[in-house]
Amino acid sequence: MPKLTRKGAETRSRIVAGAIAEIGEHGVTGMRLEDVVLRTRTSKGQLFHYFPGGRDELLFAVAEAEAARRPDAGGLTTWAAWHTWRDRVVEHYRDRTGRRCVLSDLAAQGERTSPGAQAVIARLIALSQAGLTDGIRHMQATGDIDPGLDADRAAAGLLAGIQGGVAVLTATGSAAHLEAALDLGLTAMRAPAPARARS
Amino acid sequence: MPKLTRKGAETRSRIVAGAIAEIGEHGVTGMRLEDVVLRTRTSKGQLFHYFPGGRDELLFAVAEAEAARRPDAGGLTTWAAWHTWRDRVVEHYRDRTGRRCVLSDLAAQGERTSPGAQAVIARLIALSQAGLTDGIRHMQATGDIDPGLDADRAAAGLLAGIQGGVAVLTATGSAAHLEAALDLGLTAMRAPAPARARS
DNA sequence: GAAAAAATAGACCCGCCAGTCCAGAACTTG
DNA sequence: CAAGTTCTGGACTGGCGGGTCTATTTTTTC
Repeated sequence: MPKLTRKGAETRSRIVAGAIAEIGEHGVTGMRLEDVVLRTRTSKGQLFHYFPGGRDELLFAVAEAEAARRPDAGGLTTWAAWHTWRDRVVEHYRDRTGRRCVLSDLAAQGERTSPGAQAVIARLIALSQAGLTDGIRHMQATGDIDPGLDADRAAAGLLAGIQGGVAVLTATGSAAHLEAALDLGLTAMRAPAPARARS
Repeated sequence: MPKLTRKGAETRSRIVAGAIAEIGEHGVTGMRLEDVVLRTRTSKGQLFHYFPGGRDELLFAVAEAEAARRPDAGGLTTWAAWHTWRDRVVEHYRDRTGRRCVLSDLAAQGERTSPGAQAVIARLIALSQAGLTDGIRHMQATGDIDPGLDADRAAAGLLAGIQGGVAVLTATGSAAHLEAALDLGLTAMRAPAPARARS
């Protein structure tokens, strides 16, 4: 792995940005390296210079960059914060022709990806989820949420809802499912007793 | 479109079954027509004979067949029914090396697919959702669920959770998110007031 | 300012796989 | 059984796009 000069680093991030844009327009499957190269006025040589692992490595870089850009799930310490967060998530994906959740796409891609890829995906999921879990725990400490609720589990359910909602959104163009999932999750969090089902 | 003889119809459905199996093992993206042909001891000629639209047409046939096979969401008129349904959904996807949700995959595929494909996907979603909505309405009539809850919305949220949960499951192998999403949804349905957020 | 390292360029290769084509076998029908 | 229709087989193609290779230019470093 060669050292990166300032110029190199800039080119590298330009490529990532271009890839994000391409994915936004054509989806993960539809993204072609050639187009990324064209759009960023770089070359195949550069792309493979900065991402020796090729397509997959670029994809992971994209996923990481996107995860960082996702509406911040920090400071979810009041119901008001949760609701503005909800609105921002919806807004983040809706209306944007071309804003897509790379994580969703990657996840749905399934096992096609290499074994190491699964680890990366799992890490991204955990990352996205951590902020939610923290928020729930905090609200439990302040008594706003029933302490009987399993914070990790609730956060996981919320995340699943987002993933599915975004998938439906990209497939059909309607954000209704995303909103519904979010609201359903928030309603559950407000409920007094989790009423643990079984298993 | 030529007429189908009994033999022809049988071959056709054999191909669909083979495609489902292949998708189960390798995902939608990983399914190759060649493998389907090999597995079903048919030939490219037959495949394109029965599915002139090629890959896409086959995929839609698969999605329709799978939708019919999904755990029946009928008769969800008691909490007990809901919970066994929950368990069956989880069981349906977990542990099965190779049971995958074609709908999830297709949905996540996004706009790559043709415009007509979106209509098919939307229809499949509505189909999967209808049983849930009916169940909720019924429970509202019997007073088991707060009538203030928007049945359609709740069903949509539930479905989104399933989609996302299955996506995470196929990506990481863990059914935790699927279970969590389902439980979160059921908890919300049990809650007294929907506490309609806004927007 | 010379050697080393990194950045850039783009032509080329090659495997993959959806889709084509045509020849022939097996039904169906009158 | 003969003509028409449907079914079957599998070789072949076409292009798409990921990945390789090497040559040239620019930047760093001493």
